[in-house]
Amino acid sequence: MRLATWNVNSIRTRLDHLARFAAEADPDVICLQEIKVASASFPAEKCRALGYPYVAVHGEKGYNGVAILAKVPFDAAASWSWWGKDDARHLAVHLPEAFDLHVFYVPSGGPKPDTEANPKFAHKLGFLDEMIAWSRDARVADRPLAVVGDLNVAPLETDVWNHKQIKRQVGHTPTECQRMSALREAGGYVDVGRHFVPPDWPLYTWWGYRHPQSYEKNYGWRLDHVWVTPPLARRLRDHAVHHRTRTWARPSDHVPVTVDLG
DNA sequence: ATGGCTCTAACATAGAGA
Repeated sequence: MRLATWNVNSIRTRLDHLARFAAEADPDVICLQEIKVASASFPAEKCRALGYPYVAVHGEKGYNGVAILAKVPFDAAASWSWWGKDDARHLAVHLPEAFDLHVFYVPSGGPKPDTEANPKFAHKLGFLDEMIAWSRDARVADRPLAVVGDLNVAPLETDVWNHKQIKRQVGHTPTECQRMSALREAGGYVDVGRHFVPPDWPLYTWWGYRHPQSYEKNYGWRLDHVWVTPPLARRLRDHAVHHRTRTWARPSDHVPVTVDLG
């Protein structure tokens, strides 16, 4: 089966891109982040028309929001509050191929990596700490499970285009990178991107809008991740970053990542 | 030090992204 994750930055603006990506990559399951729409207004019928009859949505008007589209039925869609906030940043389902799938949209963290001056950074660190505690306390490492989505941290030096410059910026600071290591250890997760691409190779999934021609200059960051526990890692077959979507007209700043499981 | 640019809500700009 092929699993995809994509921060689309508004599902309504990106429906044509979703259709093209679905046709070209043909994933069995697509996890979306930043749908920016309330659950009741999610274009579920249009997604069904693309070949994904099974749709789960945790949306919110204007901000955040996650969704799962699947060709096969799943059970027990669930989501819960993280760091005491009702943001729509998490959604979980159980897939018939016998693993739990958790989609996350981790808070971006605001402009300054300072928990005193910037409450959004405190929110981000608190959110990551809860993911660490949950991964440990729920003993996720003992069963087949995937954590995917926009984790909003580029954990390795080769996950950003200029480590020396970016290590002072939110998304790549030492404290965030340390939490990503702690999270990986807490769940025993395999970082699938780095399972297939050696850690000394650059690997990016996001090119910002604000820098002119950031994609053409390859000013990228790896913010989008697929992590799997050891019982599921045995099934890993392939991985791809679909960077061409960033060249399409009016693109999301993030590109899709797909993982193939045997 | 600030703003690049894009999107939403809702009508002119302000907030959020990272």
